[in-house]
Amino acid sequence: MSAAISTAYEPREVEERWYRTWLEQGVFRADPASPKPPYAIVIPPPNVTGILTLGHVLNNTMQDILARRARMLGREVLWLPGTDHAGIATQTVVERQLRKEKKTRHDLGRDEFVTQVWAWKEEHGGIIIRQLQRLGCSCDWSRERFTMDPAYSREVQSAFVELYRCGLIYRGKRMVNWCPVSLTALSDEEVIPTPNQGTLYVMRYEVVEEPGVYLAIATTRPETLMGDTAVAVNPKDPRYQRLIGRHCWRPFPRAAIPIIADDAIDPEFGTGVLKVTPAHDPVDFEIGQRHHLPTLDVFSPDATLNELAGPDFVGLDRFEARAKAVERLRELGLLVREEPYQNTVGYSERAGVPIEPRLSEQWFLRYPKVQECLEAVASGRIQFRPERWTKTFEHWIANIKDWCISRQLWWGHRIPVWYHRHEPQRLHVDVAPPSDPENWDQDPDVLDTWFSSWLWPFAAMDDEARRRFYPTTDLVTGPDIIFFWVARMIMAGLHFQGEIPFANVYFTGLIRDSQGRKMSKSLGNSPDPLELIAKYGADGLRFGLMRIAPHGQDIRFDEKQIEEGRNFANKLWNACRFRQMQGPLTGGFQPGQQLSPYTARILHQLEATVARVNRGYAEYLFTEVAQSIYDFFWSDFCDWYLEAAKNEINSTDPAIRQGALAAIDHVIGVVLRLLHPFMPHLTEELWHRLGFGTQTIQFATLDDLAAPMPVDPALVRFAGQVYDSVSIARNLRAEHHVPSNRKARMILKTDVDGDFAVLARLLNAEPLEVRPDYEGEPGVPVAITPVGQIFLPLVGLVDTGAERERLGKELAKVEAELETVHKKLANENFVQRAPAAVVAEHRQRAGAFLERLEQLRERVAAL
RNA sequence: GCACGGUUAGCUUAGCGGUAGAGCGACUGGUUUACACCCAGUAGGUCGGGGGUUCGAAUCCCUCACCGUGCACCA
Repeated sequence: MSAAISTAYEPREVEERWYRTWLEQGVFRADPASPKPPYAIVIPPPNVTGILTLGHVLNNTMQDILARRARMLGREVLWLPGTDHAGIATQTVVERQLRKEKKTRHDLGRDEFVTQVWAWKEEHGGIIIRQLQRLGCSCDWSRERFTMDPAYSREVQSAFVELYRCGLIYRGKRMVNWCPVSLTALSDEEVIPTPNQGTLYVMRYEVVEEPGVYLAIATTRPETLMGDTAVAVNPKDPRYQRLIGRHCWRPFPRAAIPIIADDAIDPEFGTGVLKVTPAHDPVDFEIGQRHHLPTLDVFSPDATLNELAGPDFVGLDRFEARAKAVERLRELGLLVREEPYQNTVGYSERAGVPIEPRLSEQWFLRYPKVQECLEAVASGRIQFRPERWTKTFEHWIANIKDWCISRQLWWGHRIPVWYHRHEPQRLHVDVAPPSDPENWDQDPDVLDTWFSSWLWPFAAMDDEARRRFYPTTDLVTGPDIIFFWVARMIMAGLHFQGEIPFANVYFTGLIRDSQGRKMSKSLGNSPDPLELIAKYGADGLRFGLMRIAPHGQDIRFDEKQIEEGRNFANKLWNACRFRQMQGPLTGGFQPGQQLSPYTARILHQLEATVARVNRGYAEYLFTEVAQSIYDFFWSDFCDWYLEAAKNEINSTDPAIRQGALAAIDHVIGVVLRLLHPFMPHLTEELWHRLGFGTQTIQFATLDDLAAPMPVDPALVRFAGQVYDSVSIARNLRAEHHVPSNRKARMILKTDVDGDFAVLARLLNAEPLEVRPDYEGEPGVPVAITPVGQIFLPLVGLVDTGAERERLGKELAKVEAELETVHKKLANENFVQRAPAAVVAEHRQRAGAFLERLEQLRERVAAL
């Protein structure tokens, strides 16, 4: 027998010890040479600047469950980990640090700045990797990748070159989303539309040809009026038709600008007149293109106004300029009115400020394999879970626009394009720099971080792994990056590998706080997972979270639920501790072993649980799996079976004792294996302590989970009747204030021929007299149960009135239930149309109710 | 405006066509030799409103309301 187990489970030491052991033994390593069928999953690489959030805990726990389950099912598992260089996020972190020293990245220069980011990454990056390890993640850390590793960078650059050569990547001057804080272009996906309470200003421009006649124009952005190069109306708008082709005065800088007609103008909105600022609004830009209007960019890259805005505005921030423009309009008598106005403004995802539409030269990608990508998901070759996300996905694909992939940052993959110094038309586009670098300038921009992430499922693998493990099996991620990442990975996989990158995508829910709000740094409502691990253990956190993470549904987080996970770990610990106190494992049932009804029942319930668990895994219903095991183990096994089995365990007959212990061993052995993916450390510890094996439980087979011997349904039924009777009679005791620990004399009147020692034990009845002919005595409380009438004779505590009342209440209840069933059976439609089995079940119930009713009436009469 | 989710006991939720179930919380009783991170018991629900289909609806259909998410519009 191994060392004694302490009374409360203390996870910390166990978890750290086992994780260390697993690493030492290399059990997470994927062997491409293995003959086992492969299973692969790539981690959604967290930002290298990141620290673990509950969201990470949720999706990495799910991945770990899938990986560990696959190992137990005999697959060669590759769970490939890594981190993402996270262009803007990481650059911002280091710039913030520089700001404390009153420096900007320009003070350092590009090379020095990038060196500093690398230094920062070496020192602080990858914290999240250690945190994932603390959570128990079984990644193959020997293959950890970073998206800026040299090998990975080469993949990114050759992807660019290849797409450029296919003609899918092009450079163009376009209206892009510009972040005035990060000073870079952003993709549409990085812009968050945010409701904004602003003001709609109505101003008026005087018509040049008709002094004294004014056009009223509504705008939310008066600070851009200096860039107006036209005013537009709808050609069908009768109010303004006669003015089309004339001009009006832009007040400052004062200039005559044409009044044009364009279908894009909605006559219903505002005054039906639009000021056209082609340099600062995408719609205006298009109008400008159509009408060949000049483009007047009055903003600097940081969204302060430039000299074109006029001397009064130069250098002002866009919001200061807005106030000043309004003031100026008012002075000039050109401001008609202001009204509060709610609109939606695009904010930069990273910097949190309104983006500025800006005309600039950028690199764009026309997505490859769009149709194939759509079909892969629509056909189910890639299966989304929950399936409803396919619709969201299809909608995005249908409206797909070219992807702006260049970023004006320093941290990232430099665009592999060189411009010839003397022949501006000549480009060198290649992974390798030109052989005469002195004649070339490399494009200063870097690629969007997602342009590297979209290659992750294959680019993170070496050739050998790729041959063996690509395409991968499952992907677990959040639906918030379905466009950023999932859709693009499918296209990249199809284009570069000719094969989908994964077969299943599981979209997790979002974790919210107890008030349903998103977790966010600013609200301070995101608990630190490491503190939760310290308090409840990694296994407790994992299990608690899994039990409340419904299928792709948002999760309301409450620490209580993690506490329950910890409690369950403790329950498992103590049940095993109890078993260990009974001596070493039995090694299974003896040939010809007689099963008690209770043992038959628990084996039967275990089988049902295994079936539920298998079904749950097949459908990725993690909550269902966790809940099934929880219910079975805590309720069926601990509360009922172990208590009932104590009679057998304490039996003087070694065969009886042996039988119960064999059943316990079987149940615990199965439960530990079923539970291992959820609670890896604890199950491993108990597996070894109890002596189920000397090898890690991670590779324990799942082939022998079935009941080791056939089970007689009659025994199962009898045990169920005893348990039901126990509940009813315990209630009787409680109602009569007999403390549960007090041994009480009880009388069982029954025709059933059976052993009632377990009934006596569970009722704490001592003695339990079995008297088939007992007729009761006036005032003796009684419970009508499936195995007979149970009397509770109370010395000196007989209150006939109270007992009559209690029985009366129960009588009423049973009568009501009987009536419901009778009504149904009296309905000819029901009897004829309902399935025969349902009708039969109702008849049976009616019979049972009737019998109980008669017994109750008899008891009332006897009072 | 369009689409997709959600609305079940005080809280978190399961059930998705045949007697509404769990955990937490509340209340009562318990030092029953595995566990107080526990055990036993009790109370608490017209399953968001309305309509329909069906012998039968929390469950299917329609409709409304509210909450959430995505997309579009946003002068």
